[in-house]
Amino acid sequence: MLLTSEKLELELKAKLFRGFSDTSRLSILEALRGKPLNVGEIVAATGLSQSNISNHLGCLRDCGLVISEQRGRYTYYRLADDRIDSLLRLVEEVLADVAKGVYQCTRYEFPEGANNGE
Amino acid sequence: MLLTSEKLELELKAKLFRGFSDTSRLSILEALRGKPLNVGEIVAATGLSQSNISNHLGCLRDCGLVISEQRGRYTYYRLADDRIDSLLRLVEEVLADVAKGVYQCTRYEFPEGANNGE
DNA sequence: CTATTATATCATTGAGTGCTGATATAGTGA
DNA sequence: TCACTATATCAGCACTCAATGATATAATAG
Repeated sequence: MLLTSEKLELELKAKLFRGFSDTSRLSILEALRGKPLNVGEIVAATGLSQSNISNHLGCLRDCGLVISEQRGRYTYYRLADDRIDSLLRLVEEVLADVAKGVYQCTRYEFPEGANNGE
Repeated sequence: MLLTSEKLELELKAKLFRGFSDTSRLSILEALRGKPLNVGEIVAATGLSQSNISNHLGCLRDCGLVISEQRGRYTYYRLADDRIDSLLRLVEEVLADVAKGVYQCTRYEFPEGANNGE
């Protein structure tokens, strides 16, 4: 039904979206929308554990969504592309309209109290 | 670290992205970019099984990404919002630049032969 | 060199979730 | 009504993957 090249692009697209589809990664990306941060600053901004952050950053970097830069013993991360910010903004717009539906979607519930660093 | 309302919006955003983060759902959405289709047509277009399609359609509908409309014994589905098309297009653009990185990201591999209706 | 701080890696565990096959529901025509 | 087609639902399995805690690496300070 799908040619191989189309199937490949589909997988790439899904993979890219998957980078955004987790609250931890999303909060990392949100934190980086302002300015580049090092890992410690991201930990402080999100309240997630260091190893968790580091794992997600590894994925985000591999997937090309963020870029890392060593400065002394700190590693600074920033969004890899301005359009990532556009993408997040566009989703916020769409969300404003479909929020009710998304909120009522009980198919894939978020676990109670997960990702809760407060 | 995050206020409750911010945390909620984060979860909604992640949930919305998750709608796009699966090759099956993505190929359904791609199929619907052209024109509204009924379930049988979507099955033909994607090569996925009927029950699989139906499950994903249920999720996409609950999440507000598609809208369903009964016509006789057929159920037609269409994209819920023009910006969903914009979103997909924007991702294609970003993908063109970061594709290499995404392709090389081996952290979350797609299973061999999965979603392979050909 | 040694201690300390910053970040990365890895194994494990447990929850999430995509797929299938069987079955149920519902609309249509004879 | 009965047969047929279109779609939805559900249980179960297999696989994915996020989180943790322990450990490793690396940079700097003293």
